[in-house]
Amino acid sequence: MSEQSSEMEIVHLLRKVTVEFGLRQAEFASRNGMHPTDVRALICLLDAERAGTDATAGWLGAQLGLNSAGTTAVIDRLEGLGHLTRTRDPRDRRRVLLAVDPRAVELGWAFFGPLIENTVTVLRDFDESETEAVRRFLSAAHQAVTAIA
Amino acid sequence: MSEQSSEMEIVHLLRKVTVEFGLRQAEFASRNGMHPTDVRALICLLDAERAGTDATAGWLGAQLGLNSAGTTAVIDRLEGLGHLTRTRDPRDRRRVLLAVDPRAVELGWAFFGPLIENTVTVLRDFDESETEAVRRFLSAAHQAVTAIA
DNA sequence: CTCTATTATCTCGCTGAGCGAGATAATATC
DNA sequence: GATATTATCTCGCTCAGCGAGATAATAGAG
Repeated sequence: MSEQSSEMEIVHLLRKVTVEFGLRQAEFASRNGMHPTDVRALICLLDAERAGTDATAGWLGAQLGLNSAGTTAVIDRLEGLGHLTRTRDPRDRRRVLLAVDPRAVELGWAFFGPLIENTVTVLRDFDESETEAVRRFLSAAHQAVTAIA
Repeated sequence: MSEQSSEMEIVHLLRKVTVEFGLRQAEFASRNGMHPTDVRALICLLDAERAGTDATAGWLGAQLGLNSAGTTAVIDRLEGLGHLTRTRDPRDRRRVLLAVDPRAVELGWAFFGPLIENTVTVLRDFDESETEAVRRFLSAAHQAVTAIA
């Protein structure tokens, strides 16, 4: 029963990280008067910003797996807290572009910063082939996890 | 702006995996008439079983970050779907022990099996030092993510 | 061995996240 | 210019999860 392949052990480890990370997200959310979905929304928006893609309401809803009504509600909440700004897209005035307020980013760093820095510090002690192995593994995992959709 | 350290790239990759995994969980949940929390509950219970620890209602609630009322509701739902069995602990009859039904495990494998097998397959091509690097990284990440609690 | 304190779970009533259906407004097509 | 399509929002509803408190079993003090 406790006979586990080394590979499965790693898969379980990865899953534990994802589960635990979800709990921290929820904690961060409730501490700042938000809900887990709101935090995930902010993460998606920051990813979009980093990637240079326009973040519209509909796009966000698709990312979060919400319908349009739910998406509007998330955006209303985040806008109400001042974490977000709505702007009508001048090129296509049906669309609403979303921009994260810098304060929201700071809030996130205050909570997740230590976690991120810890992780980065660990990686500094890895040699090139080791970081490369981690990157390869995570890329594969990411691909595997998106492939079922 | 697109100047990113190699370490941060890996952190973002890990985060993307966790976010994406959360979406798959939600998808699996709704496909089987459940909610994300129910799926997370099953995962926790299977972990407990694997570790050989008793899974009580209160323990589960703590794992999920729910209060007792919410915990009872989750258990009621899962029991109603036949994914779970309640048993009064004979040693301490205040406690309720939870056991996952084998059918629920099969259901999970049908959905997540391909994902897991893909990931395991990737790892088979890694040599010992590489798997060791992945394990070390994930352990560190797990520790970092639990440390903020 | 009873009385009280503690622990584990459950019940009740309520708030609000997210859904379905449909309204509104801007753009695209013919 | 009439119609179809796309993007977002509004309304009413369901149900997950919360707070407060009930219930039942165990532990401890006298």
